[in-house]
Amino acid sequence: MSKPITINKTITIVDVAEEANVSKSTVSLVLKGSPLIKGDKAERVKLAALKLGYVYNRRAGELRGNASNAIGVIINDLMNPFFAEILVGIERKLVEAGYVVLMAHTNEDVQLQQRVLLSMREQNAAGIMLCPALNTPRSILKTIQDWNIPLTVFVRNLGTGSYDFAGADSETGVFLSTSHLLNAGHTKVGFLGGQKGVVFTQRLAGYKKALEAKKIAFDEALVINSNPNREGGYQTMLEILQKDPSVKAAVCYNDIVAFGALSALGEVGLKAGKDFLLVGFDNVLDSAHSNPPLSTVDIEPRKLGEHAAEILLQRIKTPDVKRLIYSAKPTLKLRQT
Amino acid sequence: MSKPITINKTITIVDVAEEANVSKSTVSLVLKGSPLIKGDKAERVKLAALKLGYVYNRRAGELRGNASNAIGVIINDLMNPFFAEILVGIERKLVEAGYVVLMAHTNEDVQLQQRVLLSMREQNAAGIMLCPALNTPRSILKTIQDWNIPLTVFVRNLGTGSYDFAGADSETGVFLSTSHLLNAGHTKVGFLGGQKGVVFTQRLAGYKKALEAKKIAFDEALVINSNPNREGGYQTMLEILQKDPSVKAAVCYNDIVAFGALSALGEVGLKAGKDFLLVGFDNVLDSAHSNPPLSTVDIEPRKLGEHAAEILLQRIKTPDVKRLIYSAKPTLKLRQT
DNA sequence: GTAGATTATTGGAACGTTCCAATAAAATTA
DNA sequence: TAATTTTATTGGAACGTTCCAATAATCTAC
Repeated sequence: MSKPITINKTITIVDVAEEANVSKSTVSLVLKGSPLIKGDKAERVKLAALKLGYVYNRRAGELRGNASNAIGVIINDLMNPFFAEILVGIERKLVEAGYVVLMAHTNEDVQLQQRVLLSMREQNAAGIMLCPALNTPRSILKTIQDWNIPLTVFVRNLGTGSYDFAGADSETGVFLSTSHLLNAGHTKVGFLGGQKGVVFTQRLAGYKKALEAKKIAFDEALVINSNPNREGGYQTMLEILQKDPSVKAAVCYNDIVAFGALSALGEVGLKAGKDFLLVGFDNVLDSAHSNPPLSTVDIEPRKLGEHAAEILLQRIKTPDVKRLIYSAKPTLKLRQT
Repeated sequence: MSKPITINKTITIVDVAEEANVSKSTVSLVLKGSPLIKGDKAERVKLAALKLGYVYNRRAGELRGNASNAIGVIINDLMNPFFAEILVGIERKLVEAGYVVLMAHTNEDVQLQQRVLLSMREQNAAGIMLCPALNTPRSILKTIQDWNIPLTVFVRNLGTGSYDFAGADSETGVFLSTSHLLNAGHTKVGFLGGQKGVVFTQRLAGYKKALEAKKIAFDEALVINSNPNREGGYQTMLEILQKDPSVKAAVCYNDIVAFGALSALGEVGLKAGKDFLLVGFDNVLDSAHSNPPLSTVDIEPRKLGEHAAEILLQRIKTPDVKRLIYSAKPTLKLRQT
């Protein structure tokens, strides 16, 4: 009549040892898959563990000296599908390799970034993947390295340093897209969206380079800054249209900006691809299904994430290997805009 | 001339104790902010800790008996901005409360989900937030509860059970959107995208209910299944247009499907909002800036995530509180489609 | 059949914290 | 001042693992 009393004792390696009539050391060995303990006994131990419902206590193992299997991933803007795609790529590779992802979202807040970094250190992270928030001081990288935690920076390069990095050749990418528009006969090409930051600088450089190659003077008025999101794209397009109606082509800071620009075009009754040429950047999944499908510069975001993760894994495995870099080679993906 | 030799000894609580001339117990107390140790001595300890660069070893603390501060969050499809937005909401609340997020992406893979769940148990997660992958067996919930890990399920309700849940009243939501189209005079309203699943069932129910209220017979041919993404929306719109050109309005399974449908409309030269009425679901951030801006059912995804996180926190704090539920109240957000 | 080499198994210390019980110090009372 | 209560401080055990050194068992070779 009385309820079964469940003494909720966590069962440990020594309980298993008892059950299997071996020492705890033996159990540890077997559970780690050591070849030292062979067939017969090993089987017995595994069975006992199963029977008792043993679950490995990672904290204890780590305390004794084992490395952690958690990797910190710090991202700024998940609302941007570009980063979401990268995160998915990173996550996939990491769990595939037996790690677990400590994810943090900083929203470009340097303070917050600092806090989560500290917290990841406390968690004893086996590595950190960081996409630095805007205005992150370079010194942060040194700090992390002093902590002795393997680090991979992605997307946003933080000046020259000796840290591993995965990103894209933004300059060439925008050079490609701008040249494409120039070749189509446009002499006034806008540069829409984005703001100060390493990546912005690189993309603008590509834009200027393309202009230069065609001996067209750079016109400050054609580049319009904004937040790198839809709203920004929408506003900048409206602005350039009003500023100079003879502009009939533009490159965008990224696909999301381009989507916003597309909306603005639709609203004022212009047909993208016919009345106005537009090229994005990133080749986010959605860009194939926007309205109309967006021409863009493809840097394969998902693959970028996977490569970034691989770099970190490599670094963890062989800490002394020389600097690791992945730079996505941009290609032009022409669709309907 | 010789490099300074850095004996990389991790400095512990006892090192700090030594430096401050107190016992390790005292240090522990001070560092935890206990009121037991007052002004003078406490200050000395803090200083010593700072000077030596002490960093808390969470594993050790947890091993001794403290609760973990990691919470597992399991998501299926980060490529869907709806879930990305929810994740951001969850993450924010959780780190605000001093937790750290163990994120896993399952891609609707039940096997994988099982694996990450196990892994989170090993990590000794203080709680789990789960959006169950399609076809997740109900038994999984029981299992997690047997593990004694607080659990909050979100978005996808898994039948009746006694677990905490945060989601939206999908039925009412679609009832609202369908009724809106019906009231506008359309008698043939499509239901585009989505597939079998709890949420789908609920939304379809809302659709049928609205039909019924207007005494319009349900027509199987008007509901077209697809993956709940842009591609699916694109295809289903094309299909319904071709199947019955007299259909001039549709509700979509969600915003992403609606975006795809929008592209299809654009492609065949129909103007959404004029030639064809379309209503989405979720009110994803982007829906305000699609081309044209999408009318949709607003369930405030970000807030949903925050509420879900709050439920889990509540449950952790007071494990015996009765079942906690958050159900977002849907409202119609009319824009241009 | 025994010494020596090889292989399999195990006890115990250690990781860095927290918490309890015990002690030391200070404050209060008689 | 001694006895008592209250407050501050501390040593030591414990958490569950791993790894080393040590022991036990088995095998080889003579």
